Amino acid sequence: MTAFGFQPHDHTDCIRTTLAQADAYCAEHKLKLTPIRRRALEILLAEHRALGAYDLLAVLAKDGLGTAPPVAYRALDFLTSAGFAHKIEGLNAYIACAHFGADHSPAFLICTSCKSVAEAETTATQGRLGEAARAAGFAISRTVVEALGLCPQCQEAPCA
Amino acid sequence: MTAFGFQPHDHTDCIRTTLAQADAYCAEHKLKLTPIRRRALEILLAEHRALGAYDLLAVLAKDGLGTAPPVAYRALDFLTSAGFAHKIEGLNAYIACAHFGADHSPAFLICTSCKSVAEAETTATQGRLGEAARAAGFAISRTVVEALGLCPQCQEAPCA
DNA sequence: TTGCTAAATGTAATACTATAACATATCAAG
DNA sequence: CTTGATATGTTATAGTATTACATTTAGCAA
Ligand SMILES: [Zn+2]
Ligand SMILES: [Zn+2]
Ligand SMILES: [Zn+2]
Ligand SMILES: [Zn+2]
Repeated sequence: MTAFGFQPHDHTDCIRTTLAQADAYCAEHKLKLTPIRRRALEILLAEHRALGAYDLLAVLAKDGLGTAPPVAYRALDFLTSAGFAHKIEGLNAYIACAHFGADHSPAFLICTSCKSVAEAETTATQGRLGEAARAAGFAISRTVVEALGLCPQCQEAPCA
Repeated sequence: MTAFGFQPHDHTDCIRTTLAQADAYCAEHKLKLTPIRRRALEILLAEHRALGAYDLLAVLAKDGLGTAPPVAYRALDFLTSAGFAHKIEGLNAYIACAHFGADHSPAFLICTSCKSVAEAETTATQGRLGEAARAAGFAISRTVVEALGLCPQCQEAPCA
């Protein structure tokens, strides 16, 4: 339930260890973390912020890894299917997963001022949504839980 | 916390009373429920299902109320601002509010089989998301809470 | 090795969602 | 009536995502 991302941390390490975990996970599950996919994950990991598909594509293009939209969307499909990234529905944007490997129902805290995004872990069947679903006899398969607001830094900042 | 919408009910009445409530609310708050806006609300109310902006526009166009995208988006802006409708972020679609008048943080149960949508009331500061936000020092202004899954009917149906 | 198959990539075209910009019309004060 | 604010009409464009099909690559069996 910790919402990483608003606290400063060793981000270079953050990227490297996550990529290593992704390599290991793919080896174990017979998934192929191809150059395009790996680079896409690396790009997303470079910030605790959501990137649009076309933002991602622009970086991939600079690296000579492809220029047409499907290049980005295919990489994002792979990363989200594998659980390495999530889509932020409220922003039409994508972010690397901060709780790697766990089969989880992510919840996001999105700062509307500085655009940083923190991911908190929840479980689909807990909380208000789970209650409502049980009461209605609804079987949840996936949840979208996002909060828009101000992160701690931006609450203090006069205007920045 | 009841998730209306999966149960059968007198829908003609459902539409009529909600429109009357909207009329009253607008009169009281000096908002103008113009013909386009009122018809847009009526169209959304006609189903417990989310409609895309262009779906709405198609119906408005048939009624001679406008053909260009801004017509639909302006009506939707008004309806969502007034609290008469909500956007379902996960579907890029819009639905009439089922808990009229209340200043609430809606949560949606979306059936991926029959496309019906039920709205449950929650409050932004309760539940898992609220906990996570408090722990992170995050100030919530708006929440997006959506569950994808199967409604009671579609769980039973063999394949339909 | 060769040939087969499935997965991944390259590329063009198109569909879907949403907003910007500006002209015109309507309406409620003053 | 004049004026300013709100609402509408209309064109163009921006932003997001998928379809379709050709080509290449990787994995595997004969
Ligand atoms: Zn995650
Ligand atoms: Zn911030
Ligand atoms: Zn109804
Ligand atoms: Zn259903």
